[in-house]
Amino acid sequence: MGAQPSDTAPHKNPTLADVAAAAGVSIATASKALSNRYDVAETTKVRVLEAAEELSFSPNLLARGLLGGRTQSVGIITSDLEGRFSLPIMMGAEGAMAADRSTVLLSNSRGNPELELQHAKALLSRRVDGLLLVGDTPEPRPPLRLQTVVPVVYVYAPSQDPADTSFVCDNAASAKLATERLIGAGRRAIVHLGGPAQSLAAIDRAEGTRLAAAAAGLELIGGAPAMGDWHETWGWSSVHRLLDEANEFDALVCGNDQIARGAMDALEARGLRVPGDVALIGFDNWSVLCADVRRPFSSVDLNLDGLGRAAIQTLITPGAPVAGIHKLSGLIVDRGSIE
Amino acid sequence: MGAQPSDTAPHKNPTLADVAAAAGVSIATASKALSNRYDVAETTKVRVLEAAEELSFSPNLLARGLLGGRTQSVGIITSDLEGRFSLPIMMGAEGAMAADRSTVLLSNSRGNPELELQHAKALLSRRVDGLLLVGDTPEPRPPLRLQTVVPVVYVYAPSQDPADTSFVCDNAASAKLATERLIGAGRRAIVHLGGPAQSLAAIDRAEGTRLAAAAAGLELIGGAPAMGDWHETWGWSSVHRLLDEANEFDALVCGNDQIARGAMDALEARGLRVPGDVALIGFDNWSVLCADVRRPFSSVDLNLDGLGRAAIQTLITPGAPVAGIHKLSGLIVDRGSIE
DNA sequence: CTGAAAGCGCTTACAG
DNA sequence: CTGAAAGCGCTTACAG
Repeated sequence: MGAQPSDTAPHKNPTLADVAAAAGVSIATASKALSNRYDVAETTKVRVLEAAEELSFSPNLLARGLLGGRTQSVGIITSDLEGRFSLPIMMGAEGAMAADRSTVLLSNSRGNPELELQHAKALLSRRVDGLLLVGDTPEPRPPLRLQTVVPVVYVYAPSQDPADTSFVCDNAASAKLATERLIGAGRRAIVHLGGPAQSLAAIDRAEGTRLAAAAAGLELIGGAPAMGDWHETWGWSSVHRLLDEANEFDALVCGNDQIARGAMDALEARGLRVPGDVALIGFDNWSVLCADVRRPFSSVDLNLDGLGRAAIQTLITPGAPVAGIHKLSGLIVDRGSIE
Repeated sequence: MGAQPSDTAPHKNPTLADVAAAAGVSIATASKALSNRYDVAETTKVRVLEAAEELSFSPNLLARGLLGGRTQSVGIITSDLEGRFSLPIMMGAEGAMAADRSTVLLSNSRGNPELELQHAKALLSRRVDGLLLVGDTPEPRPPLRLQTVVPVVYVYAPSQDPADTSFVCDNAASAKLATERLIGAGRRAIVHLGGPAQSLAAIDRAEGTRLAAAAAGLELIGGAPAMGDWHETWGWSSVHRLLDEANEFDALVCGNDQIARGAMDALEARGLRVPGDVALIGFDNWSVLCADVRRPFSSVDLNLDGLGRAAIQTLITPGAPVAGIHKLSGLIVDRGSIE
């Protein structure tokens, strides 16, 4: 009795003081033994470690964070309800963080700038070391209207302010890559079935296709990319139209996998073989459409996971992030629909 | 000079002391004015509020959390890489949290129990008020091997320990609902195209279908649910087989939307109309398969968002959560493929 | 190698 | 209505 370790109250986390008492050392020494960054006698260190283990000691990171240093956490605000694009980005980011023993604080702004601002403030109140703003379209967005002492990085949707740091997909370069691949496989009569003419992603992908064709001295069938919408039906009806109008074509670059899927179905319905008669490539590499299906097809993977990782790297690396828009190119996942 | 508000260092968050100094009051009074929970003179309150606004004061929640109360945050550990099921659950959870001015700390265990444990400890070190463990299959899982002072709730994959609290989808009840709907629409010759015979989700969905049919005095075509896998090809080939073997059927209950999609395609290929000749319903309500397509079809929505909300409610409600497995039923989203 | 003390930024009894 | 003081759980110079 007397100098005994105090009985910890039933539902309370043990503190460093409890560990120190159990090990018969001062709090300072216990702290040093645990941190492994100061000279502590080996036997003392062992005693402290055992005591900590015994008590299931879990250091209070709030206290540590309060000491002024970094909290080893970043806040991610996603604007995407569907998660179609943001999920892989988030997972990449989380993976990069976890490898660093850091944590992600997640919020969903639901595309609402007011809510985004509110969440940003809340995350900053928790003293995150940085903020990742994940958009759901490639259109540049207004910057966060908030002074922050920690860095902010925009992902997928870049900030309109060139002084900010943004990471985005290079849709044009990726489409070029896909088209070059088709041309490399001997295709000459290429059609681009694009998304909506107002969508920047659709425009960039169409332009990338056109540029790659032009570089090979080719003009797209129809004279220009055919812009429509993002749905299967557009791919389906476009192929029927092309065939009905007796267009000759041997390759289809589709603006996304849904269009590609519609096109695949139409080609099958008309008795054409892929890639025998027509080569085809989609965009987004969404497995439910291009991999996990009756007739898999090749697709451009935008490497969203890598985008998230890259953004986090930049965010948690000490020093101000490099300003400007960083574009990351995708890569082709081949499933035999090209050649 | 002298009693002037100190010039805040360039890259540092203002503290309550800064606000108090700017407003010419003590820290205690500034705190009370901001918290709005104590008697403070109206004019004083206004001065403090203005000072806080002026300095863009953002209270340090780490400090507040350190005072021993709750941190207004929960940790979510998801085991699902794909996010197919966990994303809607997470979004539901996040929504329920945000409405409460709380924050989500997110980790991904990638289905690895060791990593899960590690992440749980890390989150607990950040003193979250509770832990949500989101699985990716309905199979019961071993409980987290960790003593926690805060509540733990399992979602989607229940804990094997009945003393734990779990929230899961009621696959059987949902399949019953779907089948009853078909029967209500006058269908009598029902086929169930199920997932893998080893999958609990597939088994429950099949059993729910069988029970609903039996309750109406019907036996499933083929005598029992047909179990296969989760892919389109299985739906596609099953329908061809049924027709080749001259089975008579007027309704298809599919174990998921991919099977349903394959079945839809086969029915079309064989010249049958939906729902004219055959009614069809899928499972999961995955819009890329059942809504956003050439021929939309009805599907069971498992209300994963609601599952996430319910779990969070339980988690953040003071008092120990009710032990046991709470089952939530889905609902039918009709797109005209039933009648 | 060890420990007493100050301090991170707040909140909350407790006096006045 | 206001403020001085203690304290939440840690870390880090600073003495010894």
